[in-house]
Amino acid sequence: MPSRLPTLEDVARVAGVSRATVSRVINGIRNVDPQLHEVVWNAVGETGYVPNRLARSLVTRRTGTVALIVSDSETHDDDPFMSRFFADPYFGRVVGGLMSVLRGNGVQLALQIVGTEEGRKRLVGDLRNGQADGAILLSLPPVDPLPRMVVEGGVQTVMIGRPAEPVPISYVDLANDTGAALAAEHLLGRGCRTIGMISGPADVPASNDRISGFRRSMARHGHAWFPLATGNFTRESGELAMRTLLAEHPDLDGVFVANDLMALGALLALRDAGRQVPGDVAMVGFDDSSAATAARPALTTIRHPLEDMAAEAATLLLARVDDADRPVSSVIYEPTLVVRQSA
Amino acid sequence: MPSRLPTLEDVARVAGVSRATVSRVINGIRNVDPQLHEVVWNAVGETGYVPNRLARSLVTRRTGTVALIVSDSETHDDDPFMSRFFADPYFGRVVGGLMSVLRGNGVQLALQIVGTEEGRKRLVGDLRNGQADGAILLSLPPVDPLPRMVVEGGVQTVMIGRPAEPVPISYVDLANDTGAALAAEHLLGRGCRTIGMISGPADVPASNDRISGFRRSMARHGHAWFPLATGNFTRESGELAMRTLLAEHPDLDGVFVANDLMALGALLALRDAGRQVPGDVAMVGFDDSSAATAARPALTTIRHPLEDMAAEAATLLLARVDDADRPVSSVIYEPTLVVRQSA
DNA sequence: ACACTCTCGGAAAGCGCTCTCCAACCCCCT
DNA sequence: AGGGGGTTGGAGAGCGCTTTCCGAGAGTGT
Repeated sequence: MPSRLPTLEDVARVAGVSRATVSRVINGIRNVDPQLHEVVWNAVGETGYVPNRLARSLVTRRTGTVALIVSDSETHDDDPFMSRFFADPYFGRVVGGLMSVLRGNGVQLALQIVGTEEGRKRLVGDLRNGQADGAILLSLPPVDPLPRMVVEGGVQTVMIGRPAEPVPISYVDLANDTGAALAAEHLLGRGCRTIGMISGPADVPASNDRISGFRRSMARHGHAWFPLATGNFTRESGELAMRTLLAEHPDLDGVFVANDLMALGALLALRDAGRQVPGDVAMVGFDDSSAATAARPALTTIRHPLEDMAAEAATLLLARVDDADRPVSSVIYEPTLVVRQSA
Repeated sequence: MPSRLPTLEDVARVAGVSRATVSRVINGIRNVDPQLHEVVWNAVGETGYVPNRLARSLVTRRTGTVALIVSDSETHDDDPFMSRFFADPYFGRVVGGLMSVLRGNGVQLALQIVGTEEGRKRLVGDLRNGQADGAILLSLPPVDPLPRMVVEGGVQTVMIGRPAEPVPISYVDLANDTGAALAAEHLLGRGCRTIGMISGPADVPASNDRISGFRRSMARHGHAWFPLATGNFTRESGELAMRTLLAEHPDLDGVFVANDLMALGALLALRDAGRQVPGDVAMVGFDDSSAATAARPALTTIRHPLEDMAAEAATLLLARVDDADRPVSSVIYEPTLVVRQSA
């Protein structure tokens, strides 16, 4: 552990030029004699110099970092929810999608979790102070003050999933309603007569959109009403919801489940009830997560190109970081139906 | 978007004191008149001042950030491997465990992925320069120069999983061999006569330990040899390995699968072959991931307390950051057997 | 040859913060 | 009343880097 790392000054001394010149060479600014150029690089190699990103950031006001903010309404340190969230492939897929773009641009990702009012304030403050060049926001709670806060704080931000309240913020989202409509039509096209739905919490935008898309499509085909049970996106809740649905509507022959994890649970409930899938009851899931292919029967599901969406969010953010005046924009991805065995 | 954020200077002016005094108050250093104390805090509130972490870090040499390094041997930008890795709950569980400790200490996590030689060099350089106070290292490739590099660079680091080569580095690991022995004994105790194993790649330390632990335990019970098939920890590979095993040893009545994901695949292969689990073939998995409870039959498996291990790694790292002279240490977690339906 | 433009390298001013000195002051003891 | 010890607040020197501003030297046209 050498006592001190070489600085620009050291390199300059070795190269026999001024700090400024070394800085120019390193940052690839022309106006430097090619010969000196080489001398400087040699000195850099000799000293083992590595620029100090902190010092550089302080003056350039650029950090080469974007923050991934996971906003939760009120998380306590030992809240099991967070561990549930991280264990869900959703989180990893988002990170993977983001990194696929960020890595190529030499940008690093800093993870920030924020739950309290106090935490949100500090976060926005830090962000404005150049803690990061911009932020990707994953907003979990149905209504979250954070999107508005970052916008008002002038922090470059792109959300994944649309904000619940109207806020002038860029975002990348999935056409959840179209996806649900796809599911409805597939079930209907298969000849199902009594089709139920297992939804997520109604106050979450994505979940709400899936319900309304399904409803609209069903209505168009003459099913103004359909059995609906609500879960919370966990497998257990899906199992429970399916039992409820089955108890109240024994004649059910089709079901749209708002995510694959709940579909997994629903599959179990159906099996326990002695119903064949897709023979007795056809099922369409949502997300095309790894759970869909792991299920037996493999799930027919709506593909949610999460990695692509996250990558797009990163691209959008990077563009905004480069050009702050870029107008707020949103990109909506169209989901597709993936037919497997369950419907 | 105000043109300029308030600085210490501004607060000092408003409060009518010097920069130094404001700094003292904000950092809670005593020796400040309580009355002035209040005046300063009021000024802070009035100006909406937030300390600039970058500037602070530059002088304190503390960033309040630890890096999570995912080291891969040779990743190209569009390598599908990485997306597979992120989609695996393993990654999220690690992040969740780390965050549970870091959050409480106001430390943020910066994600770094490194694949090339060039990238490793730059990473270590940045780390030494105080890009982060320390690093948590997730080393994927069987043999990775990075552990040695960080140690030699004097970067505080804790690995999750032991290094493949002997390097004086702190790490947190699971007693993989004990876990495998647990599985062997459970299968044996159940009365299985012909027990096979589906392992991961033999050059990965964790995988190797599971093989040797299983082998040792089997040998102790008179099974000097047992059928072994190798997979790569994916579900598909587990399915394939199971088919192979079954083809070569039709009398198999027990199998230990080195992770739950492969066990899931093995379960499918068994079903396709018309074997009942656990009736005809008993199965023990490894990890106690969400896949274990989602499987039917639910998997008897070895619990891998990954979140706790990650949390321990974070704790260890934080301690080393506070006291750089702390000796290198390692913590080994003992796995436990979770009995469900499959064995 | 002379004024003129251009190119190039160096000096130095910060970016926002911490922290070491040091001066000023108050209290108490003799 | 005078000196020692203990507080308290301010001035200022950096942390390592970028970048503006200038001056020196070189190249062009008349």
